[in-house]
Amino acid sequence: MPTLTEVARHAGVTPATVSNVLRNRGRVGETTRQRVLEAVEALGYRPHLAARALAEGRAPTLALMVSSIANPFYPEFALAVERAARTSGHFVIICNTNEDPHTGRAYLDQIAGTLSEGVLVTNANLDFADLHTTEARGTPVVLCMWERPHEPPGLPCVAVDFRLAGELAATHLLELGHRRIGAIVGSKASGIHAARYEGFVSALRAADAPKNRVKHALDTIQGGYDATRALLEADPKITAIFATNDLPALGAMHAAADLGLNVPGDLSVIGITDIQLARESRPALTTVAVPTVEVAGLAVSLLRELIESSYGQAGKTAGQETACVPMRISSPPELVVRASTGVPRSR
Amino acid sequence: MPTLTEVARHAGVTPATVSNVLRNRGRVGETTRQRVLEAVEALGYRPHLAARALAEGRAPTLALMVSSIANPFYPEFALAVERAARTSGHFVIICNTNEDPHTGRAYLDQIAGTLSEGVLVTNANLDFADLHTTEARGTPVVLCMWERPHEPPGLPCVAVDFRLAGELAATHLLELGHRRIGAIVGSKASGIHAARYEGFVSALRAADAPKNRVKHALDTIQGGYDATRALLEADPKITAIFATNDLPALGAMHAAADLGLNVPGDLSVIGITDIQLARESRPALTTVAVPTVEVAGLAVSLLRELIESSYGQAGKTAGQETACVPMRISSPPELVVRASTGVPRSR
DNA sequence: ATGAAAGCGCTAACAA
DNA sequence: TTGTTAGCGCTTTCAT
Repeated sequence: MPTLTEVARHAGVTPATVSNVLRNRGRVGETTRQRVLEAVEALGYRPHLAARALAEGRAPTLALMVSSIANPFYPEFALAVERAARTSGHFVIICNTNEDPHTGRAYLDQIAGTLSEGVLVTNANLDFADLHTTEARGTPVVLCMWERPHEPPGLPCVAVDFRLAGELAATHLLELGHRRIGAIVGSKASGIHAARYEGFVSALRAADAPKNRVKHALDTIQGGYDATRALLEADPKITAIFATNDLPALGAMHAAADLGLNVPGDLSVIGITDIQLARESRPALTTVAVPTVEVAGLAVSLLRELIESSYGQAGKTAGQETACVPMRISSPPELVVRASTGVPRSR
Repeated sequence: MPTLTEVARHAGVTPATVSNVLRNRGRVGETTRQRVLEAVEALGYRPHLAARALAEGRAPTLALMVSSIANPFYPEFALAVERAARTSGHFVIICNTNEDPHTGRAYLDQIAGTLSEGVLVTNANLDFADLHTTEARGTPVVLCMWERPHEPPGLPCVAVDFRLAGELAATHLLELGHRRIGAIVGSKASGIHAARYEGFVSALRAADAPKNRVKHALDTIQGGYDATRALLEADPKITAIFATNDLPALGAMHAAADLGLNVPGDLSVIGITDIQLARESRPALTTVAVPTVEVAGLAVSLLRELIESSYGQAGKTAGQETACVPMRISSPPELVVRASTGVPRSR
C-alpha cells in the first residue's frame, strides 16, 4: 500500500500538499493539483484511515449498540442507521451486547473514543452509568428510541411517543366495537413498554370501556403466543388482543390459529412498530407504525451535532453541565390498518 | 482521555514498560507491573485503538459486505459473524452495498487495509475484479456462501453444498408422493441459485418424475407470491412448490392462502435456508437448513488465518500466486420437516 | 528488567 | 502557493 509520502515524492511535492489536494483544504495551484492527482492514480493510493483518525483525533465510525438478534427490529434499524451514517462519511460498527450489560461495557470501553467517535444505543439494556461514563470521557451518546417525550432520560435521545401509539391502538379497537380486550405487555411491568400500555389503558378509560386483562410476556413471538393462550383461557370472551410490540402480536395470531380461531373474525390482533414481518404475515398485521427510518436519521444527525460541538468546546472548562440535554422527537406513530383487525362477531 | 504516556509518568516508568505490561510482552518486574496496573486503574486509561492500529500496522476490525436489508437472512448472518469475530477481538464494520457494486467498491477502497484488516463477502453482487484488487493490495477476502463446493470461485471461500440442498428438498417432496411440482428459482437462470435448482432437477430425474414447471422470481416474499400464482395458473394440478429460498417459499404460502388453498393439504411448500421467519410462519415452513452459524464461524476463522499468514509472508516476493485458494466446506444442509409439507390429496 | 528513541501515515500550524 | 516542523498515541528494536 503506497503512502501519502510516496505519492508526494512521485509528484515532486511535499506530503502536506498532497494532503491538501486530497481534502480540498488550503490553496493549491491547479497544475500541482493535477500532478498530485495523477500520482495518486498511478500509485493507486488510498488514505490510511487509522492514521488519519490518529492525526485528526477522531475516527470516522459510529458504534451501534444492539441487544440481540432475537428481535428482527434491530437488524432493520441497523441498516437504516448504516445508510444515514454513510451520508456523513461514517462507518458503523455493530456492537452486539447480547442482552448483557457487561458485554456492553466492554464494547464501550474498547471502541468509544478510539475507534468510533459516537455511540448509538437502541435499547436500555445497558447501564446508564456506563453511558454517562462514556459521555464524560468525551464520546457523545444518543439513545435511539426513548419512549417518553415528556420525561427526558438525562441523555441525548430521539424520542418516540409510544404512549400515543398505545392510545391509537386502543382507539382503533374501540371504534371497531371491541370491549373485551386482552393486552400483552412485552416486558416487565415497569419496563420499556410501560408507556405503550399506559396510553392503551388511558384510551380505554376515556371511552368508559371495562378494565382489560393484562399479561406480561417476553418480547418474542413465543411470548405472545403463550400470553394469548393464557389470556383466552382466563377469559374466552376476549375479542381482541393488543400487544405492545409486533412480535408478540404475531405470536397472538399463531395462538389463534392453533385454537381454531379466525383472525380477525373471532379475534382481532394489533401490535406496535410495523416491522417488516408485520407486512408479511398472514393475515397481515394491523399495527401502529413507528417511523424507524426517520428515527435512525434523527439519531445519526443528533449524534453528529454532538460530536461536532464536543470538538468545538474542547478545552473549555466545565459549566456545560447545566446545558439542557438535547432530545429530538420523531413524527408521531401512525395506525396502519391491515387484515388482522375487524369488527367483533360473537362466538 | 489519559494516554499511555500519562500512565507511565503516573507510575514512574516509561511508556515502553506500560505497553509491555498491558500486552504481557517482554519481561517486567512484578512490582513495577503492579504499579503500572494501579496507575491504569487510577487514571481510567483505555488504549487508543486507532493509534495502536497505526503502530501495529493492522486494525482490529473486519468488514462485512451485505447487499441489503430486503432479505432478513443477512442481518441474521451479520449477528452470527459479529459473535465469531469477537472471539478474536475483532469488531465488525457493516458495509451495506445496497445491491450496488459501485457502493461496494467505495467501501472496499476506503476501509480495506486501513480500518479493517479483512473482508467478508456475503453475496456475489460485487465485482470479483474489485475483490481481487483488494486482495492484491494485501487485505484478505473471504466469500461466505459459495454454492458449489466442486467449482472453486478463485477466491477463498466457505462453500455450502446447495446442490445437495436442492436434492434433499426434491427427495422429501417425492417421498411424500408429489409428482407435479412447481419450482421457484429466486434469481436469474444462471444466478446464485442455479446449483439449488440443479440439485432439485437431478433428484427428480433420478426418480423418473415428470419434468417440473419453473418460474424465476425475485428473491423476496412478493416474488414467491407472484411466481406461485403464475405457476398454479399454468398448471392447477401442481401439488407442491419448491423454492430455492425461504422468502419466496413464504410468498408461496401467502399465495395459497389467498387462493383458498390449504397448506399442506392442497399445496405443500418447501424452501431452503431456514431463516428465523421459517420457524415463525404459520404453518411453519419445511425447509432445508443451511448451517448459518457454522458458516459464519468458518468464514471468520478462515479470514483470520489468511490475515495472519498475510503478515507472515510480508516481504516475500511473488510466487505465492500458484498456492491453492483455500476453501472451507460447511457441514451439509439438512432437511427440517415442519408443517408446510405433507402427503398430497387430490382436489 | 527498564529506558531511550525511532517511526507507523497522516494532519496542522506556521514559515517561506 | 508550497514547504517545514511537529506531533497524534502507541509499539518496537536496541541499549543500558
